[in-house]
Amino acid sequence: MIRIILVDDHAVVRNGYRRLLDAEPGLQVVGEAASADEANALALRTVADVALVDLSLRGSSGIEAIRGMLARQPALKVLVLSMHEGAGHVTQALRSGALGYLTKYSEPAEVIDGIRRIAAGKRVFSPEIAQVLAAEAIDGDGALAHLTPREFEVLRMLVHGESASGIASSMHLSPKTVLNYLTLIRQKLDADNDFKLLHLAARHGLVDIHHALGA
Amino acid sequence: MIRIILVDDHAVVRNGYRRLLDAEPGLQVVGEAASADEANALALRTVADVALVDLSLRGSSGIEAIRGMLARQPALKVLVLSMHEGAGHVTQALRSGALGYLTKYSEPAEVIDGIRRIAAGKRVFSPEIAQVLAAEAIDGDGALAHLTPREFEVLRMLVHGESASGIASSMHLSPKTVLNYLTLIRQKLDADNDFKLLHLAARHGLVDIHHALGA
DNA sequence: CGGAAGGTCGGGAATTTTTCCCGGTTTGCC
DNA sequence: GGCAAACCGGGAAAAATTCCCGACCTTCCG
Repeated sequence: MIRIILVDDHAVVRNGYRRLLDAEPGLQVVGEAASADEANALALRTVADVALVDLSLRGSSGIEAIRGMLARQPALKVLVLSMHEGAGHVTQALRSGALGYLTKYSEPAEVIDGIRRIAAGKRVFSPEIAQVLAAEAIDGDGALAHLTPREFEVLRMLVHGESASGIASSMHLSPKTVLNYLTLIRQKLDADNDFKLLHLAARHGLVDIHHALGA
Repeated sequence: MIRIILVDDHAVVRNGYRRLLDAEPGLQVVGEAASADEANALALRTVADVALVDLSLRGSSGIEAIRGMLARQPALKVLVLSMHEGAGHVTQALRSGALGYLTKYSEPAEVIDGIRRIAAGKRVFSPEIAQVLAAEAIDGDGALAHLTPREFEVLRMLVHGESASGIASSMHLSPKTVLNYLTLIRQKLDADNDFKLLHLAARHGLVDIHHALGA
């Protein structure tokens, strides 16, 4: 029996997965979380084999959820299920310990199959993601590649319009620390103004520019 | 019996809704579509009471799907279920004929309730969306409207990537004056950071976003 | 015509933000 | 263990922004 934790901030989506997975023999959902904090708390009291994680959680990022859960349950196998195909998201997720990455365009059967493979210790990727990874490999190190996970997370929230203090409280950090990260990020990305920052973030799929700014 | 059409490009999400709704007495999913084209074709051959539409479809927009379906089935009641809370999305959807707008943060029970209310001809909105609508109503003709010509021009150049000193020399002004204008602009637009500025400018068609970011 | 209202332009000082530098802790890896 | 790198935040210097001010000009209207 493969025990599964769902991490997604959309109640309806969690509900859908629970019904889908519980109906499958050998799979069982043992917990749900809607935020990184909830995921961390859940990982303390509920042991599972596989975590199905959506990257774009409401307050914070799924990256944080992954890191937190793995810190508490190192044996947990993480399968990311995200709408975002941007290279930045994928590499950050893998670097944070995720074993696989599917998009939400995947068919239910693919997801179920993916969970079984992940539980068996294998890696699983959507075709689109494989594309992205290949491009990344050819491209070399994108500008965002040598940001640390924390820096990446701060940047992600920033370009989504969060204020520094908002990021701080959301990540349980001192505002001062966030500001220091921001300085580092601007240096690493060689961005003298915020527009350039946004441009870089958009290029690497950190934010969908049309969706974020378009009418 | 309320007959429902699902329009969402995520197979897993559609699957989740189908399971959720079919399990509910009095509700029945009679069709699914993953794109605006599919939705239009579906509306030709399948009569339904309510359409549950996700705005961000892969190829085209859910707005298109709404218009197309309503053209073919004017009696169809459209309930938008989107991740996006942006004012632009909401007003566009309503203007296109949607009767209600829920976010994907809604609980399954809210969605089911919403469908029943929509089918009864009522309007349904998430609390977040109500907020957005209220803000929109108060905002009136749009924030950019009461910028002075000079302020407007400064903003336009700024979002095109110009630096403050660049704007100054280009407009034959003291850099100091430009900085003063920027302060005024940020106040008038209630933008505490540059991302919000860019967001507003883009929304009002002030700038081609790709060119603005130096692509 | 006079005068109020609003836009334009910039200086100087206060204020805030950003940067730079520091040290301590933790983590992963030879 | 020792090393490198990430993580976290304090403090002070440096830079940017805001706030407040006055001057000039045009427009509108009683």
